[in-house]
Amino acid sequence: MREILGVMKALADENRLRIVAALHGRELCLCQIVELLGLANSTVSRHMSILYQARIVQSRKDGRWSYFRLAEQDATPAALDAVSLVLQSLQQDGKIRADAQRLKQILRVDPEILCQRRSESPC
Amino acid sequence: MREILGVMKALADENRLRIVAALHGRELCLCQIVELLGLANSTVSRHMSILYQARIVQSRKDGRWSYFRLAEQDATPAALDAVSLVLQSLQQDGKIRADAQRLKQILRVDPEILCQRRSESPC
DNA sequence: ATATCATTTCGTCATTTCGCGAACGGACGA
DNA sequence: TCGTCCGTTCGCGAAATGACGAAATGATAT
Repeated sequence: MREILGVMKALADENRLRIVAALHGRELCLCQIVELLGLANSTVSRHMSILYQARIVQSRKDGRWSYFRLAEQDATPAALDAVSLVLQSLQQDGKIRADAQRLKQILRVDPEILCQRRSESPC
Repeated sequence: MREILGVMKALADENRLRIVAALHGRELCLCQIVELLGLANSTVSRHMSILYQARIVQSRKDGRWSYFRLAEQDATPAALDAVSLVLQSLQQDGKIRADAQRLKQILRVDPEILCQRRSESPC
């Protein structure tokens, strides 16, 4: 019960669904997700923690950066099924499509520069 | 987005998961669910409304009684998949097993008597 | 060693959600 | 018609959730 409930709660938030969709087939660092969603980095960090505790994402640290990706071998079956269901449902969603476009732009920028730019010019 | 988000939110509550599990392969009236969960009928009615709006359950009125069952032809694919995922995950859950046992007792009682008993003796 | 940078944690606030009882509405039966 | 009954809706208080900024943490570079 606790397991499936945690998974469902983790996926019962619009911003976390956007994060899951953005991580589909990709690995992103926190500042990239922050840039995509336009939320405070503390907020995004909290979202990632919730997704992590539900075994939906894995994290990896490289120096100062934390990279996140969808869990695969480490995920529970419930989490895997829920994620693929979500991904399928969001395939044609407008907001998710817009995120994908915007993500292309973000990925063109070196993360190093991306993070610094954030503190300089709060677009 | 709205659709899948509604489904996930509807299933991100322990009592609603218990309701979904109880409705597996069965049709129940509100007072039976009230008896099973031990919550106020207004609260259960609210839960059913949330599940209904997410297209997870269907409802049917027969006289004074409202009967609920898991949606099938009327459900969206996302809702169907989510429900089967939840049912599978809860198959071996202790609390759900206990509910199933208790439900057997409840189903032995005529609903007519069950509802009346509620107002007489608040166990 | 110190400064800087990306991330996490903490404290706080606004909003949402969940629970209940009371009031309301529709349906049955006397 | 009137009372009773099941269910829904409304209004409220308590608890959970999501957002932010500030402070703390951990790692890198000067």
